[in-house]
Amino acid sequence: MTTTAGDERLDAMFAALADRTRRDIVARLAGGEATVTELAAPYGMSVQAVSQHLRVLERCGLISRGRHRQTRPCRLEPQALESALSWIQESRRVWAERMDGLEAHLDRLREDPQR
Amino acid sequence: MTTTAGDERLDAMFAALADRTRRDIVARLAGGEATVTELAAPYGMSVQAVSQHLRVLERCGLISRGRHRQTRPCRLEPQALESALSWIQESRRVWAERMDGLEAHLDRLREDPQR
DNA sequence: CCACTATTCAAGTAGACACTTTAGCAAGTA
DNA sequence: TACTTGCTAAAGTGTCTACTTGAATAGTGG
Repeated sequence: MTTTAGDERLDAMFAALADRTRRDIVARLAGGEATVTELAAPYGMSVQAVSQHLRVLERCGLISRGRHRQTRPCRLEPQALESALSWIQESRRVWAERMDGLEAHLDRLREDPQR
Repeated sequence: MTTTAGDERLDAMFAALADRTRRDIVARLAGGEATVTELAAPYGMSVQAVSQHLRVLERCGLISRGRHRQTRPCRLEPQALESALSWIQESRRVWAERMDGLEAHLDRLREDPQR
């Protein structure tokens, strides 16, 4: 099996979401734009650390950043979440489909025990 | 902000999904149960490595394992995916809600430029 | 019993990651 | 001009992670 671009994208996406500070930042950005300093305020860590978290989020496409005066406002790019979402939904779909098949098979057995 | 149990659960879940081998294993298990050896076959890595991946998946509740002869068959527990799914959907919901609010606001501006 | 198969345990290693501190740069303010 | 603010770059540190190899455990079949 070869590595596809989608694999790397999902690697980065899920890895980004695996950190609670980054998830919290994403959740807050869902409510509106914010600057690095604003985002850093609630956490007991340096602004630089938050800046690094933002770089991770930007690298996987979850946020984008503009320029306004001396600030770099961050905004959420929610369509980036779709890749993660659809991976999960696809796995669920395959599983559900198989379960339907099994159930149908059991139903058939119930109605016609010969087979 | 304090650490909640949900945080740790999501940490583990997203971290588990951040590895393509583990995602591939999950996808394959969606199609049906499999043993460690069967799961390890396609990858260019030791069976022990795959066994460790399975331990990660088991720890975050994504798979469970039984016993059958000398094998430990793995099966997917798809309801574990719900926590990740609903976190993503919630972020999307908040964002969409805000966009609706903004749009309604702009509509109001368009109709009544005084405000 | 022995040999074989399936799996896990344990220890080691190279690299990634989440921070830190120090330093530097760009833009606004006095 | 100098000072401050907002942010990033770079380097260091402790911890985690994805593997490896070698050894141990446990069930199966001759």
